[in-house]
Parts: sequence; C-alpha cells; structure tokens
Amino acid sequence: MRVISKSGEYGLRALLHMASNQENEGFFNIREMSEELDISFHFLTKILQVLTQKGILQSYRGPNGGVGFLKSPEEITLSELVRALEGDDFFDKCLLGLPGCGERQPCPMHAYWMGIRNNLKSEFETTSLADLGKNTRLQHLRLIA
Amino acid sequence: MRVISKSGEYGLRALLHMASNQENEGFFNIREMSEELDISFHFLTKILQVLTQKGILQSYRGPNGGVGFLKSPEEITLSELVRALEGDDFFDKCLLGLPGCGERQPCPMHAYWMGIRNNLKSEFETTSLADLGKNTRLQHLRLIA
DNA sequence: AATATTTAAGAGTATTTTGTCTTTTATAAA
DNA sequence: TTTATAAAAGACAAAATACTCTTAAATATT
Repeated sequence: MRVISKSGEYGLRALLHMASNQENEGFFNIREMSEELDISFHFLTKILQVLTQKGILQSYRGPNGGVGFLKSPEEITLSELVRALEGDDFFDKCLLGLPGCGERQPCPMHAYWMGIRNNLKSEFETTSLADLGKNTRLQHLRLIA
Repeated sequence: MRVISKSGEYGLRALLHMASNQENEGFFNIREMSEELDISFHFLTKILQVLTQKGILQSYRGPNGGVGFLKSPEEITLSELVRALEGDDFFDKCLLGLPGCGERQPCPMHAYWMGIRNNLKSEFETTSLADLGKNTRLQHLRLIA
C-alpha cells in the first residue's frame, strides 16, 4: 500500500519543485521538470493538466510556454492539493471502504477513524505549499531519488 | 486514492467480525463469513491465508474447520494488522515515494510527514482489535454496505 | 504566412491489484 | 477406508492504475 497514488506523488513533487523555485516566477517548462525530477514527460503532463483543470495551475502553449501557479503558493493548501490529486472525498472515506458510512450508519471504526482523519485534514488545511517550498529551498532538500 | 487497499479493507472487516463474535470462541467458517460480509469467498480466503502465515490467525481444514485467532484480540494491535495487510513498511513510507528518504537524506516533507505518521502509528499501536470488536458488538455496528 | 515549440488530448500498452475458478491437501465422520 | 467438508495453493481473467506514443491545437518567432 501507499498513502497516496503514484500520480499524487509525482504531482506533489512537481508542485514542490515549482514552489521552491518561485524566483523563476513565471512559467515552468514541463519537459525540463520531467527531466529534473526524473518523471515520464507525458505522464507528468497529464497530471499537471488535471491541476490546470482544477484551477490550481495555468498553462500556455507554444515557445516559452509552460505551467505556472494561478493562485500564489501561500494560498494553496496541502489539503487542496491532495483533494485535487487523489479525489475530493479523500478526507471523507471510510477506513473499511463502506459506502454511506457516517453518523447515521457508522462502521465500527467510524468514530475512531474520523478523529484521526480530521486531525490529518486540519493539519493539511493549515499547511501551505509555500511553507513546504520555502523549506525545500532553504534547506536544499531533494525531490528526486 | 484510498488509505488502505481493498484487501486491507476486507481483512479488517473479517477480523472485526471475528472479534465481535468471540462468544463463538472457536473457529470461523470462511464461506459463512464471506457470505455475511459479502466478500468474494476465494479472495477472502487468500487474505486470511496471509494473516495465518503472519501468525495472527490459525486455521484447520476439514469438517468444522476454519480460522481462529492465534493470539487473543486483546493482544492484537491495529498497527500490527495494518502492517500485516498493507506491508511492514506502512508506517515508514515517504509521502513523496522517494526511496531512502530519512534523516540522512530527507525530502521536503520528511519532518512534517514523520510527525503525522508517528501520531498515526502510536494511535494504532494503542488500539487493540478487542477494543474495536467490543464496540462493534455493543453498539451493533455494521460491517457490510 | 511558414515554421518551430510547447501543452492538450486521445489511443494504446504494461503492470498491479482485484477477483474467479480449479485442483490439492488436511481433517472429521460415517 | 471411504466420503464429505473445508482451507491451501495455483492458474487464470478482469479491472484499475501507471506509463507510452501519436496527433491536434495554440502560441511565438522568423
């Protein structure tokens, strides 16, 4: 098992790369990013397309085209990114996978799991992409294997 | 995305079912369980086989055969079960999927994620299957859709 | 206008996970 | 000892996820 999908990992890595190179300011070339991060170009393109469709990134085609932030990384929360990459119901899912699990018809782990899940949710909601990106830049942390 | 795999969900549901019907005491028939929980019989069999191989369950073949707990549910932690069902490294994985991520060569999210991960880990380590099973029995909570 | 560049989109392939079916092995009961 | 029952094991099929390749559309430069 993995906590997030491969696409999610790739997406987060690309976003962190962008956020930690914001002096670059404008648009990032996807081909270059794919090489720097060692992620398949076409696959990364698709993942970033989704983020563009969800209004997190904007893109331009043609020479010097690329992808850039639509909102400032200060205003982008980790929670928002995980939902965009892993599905809107990420923080609502039943641990046992039971559909319709909730207050009205809880599974045996509902209350327990909801506590844990909500902690994670609020943690992710109060962490911005800028926070993580600054960290990356200042400490020269790696985004590749 | 899902937090645990489908096999993991099925395994937990079966174990909760067993733990909450402990008056039954002895062995549980897998066919019956698969019907009560609406899980494919053969698939469930394989999942329980793994739990048997990992020393959490024991099994007997033949008439009145089945699977039962090897240790008492009081002594089985949720942490142990998740590791058995999702892999031993469940609580050690890098959120970005980077191999070898750790103190020596951390990814930008390492410290942050380690905090969250360790919380989850200790939460799961201090929760027994018996706790969850008792809950299920006393409150008549559902394990099926 | 023509060409080159770069993302978008879609079709197709590979791998992993999930699920099914069949055969084997162990055990109990007649 | 034969038969029935139930888990173990393995081969196979289907679905989901991950990845590749080709074509289309947009934009900039000449």
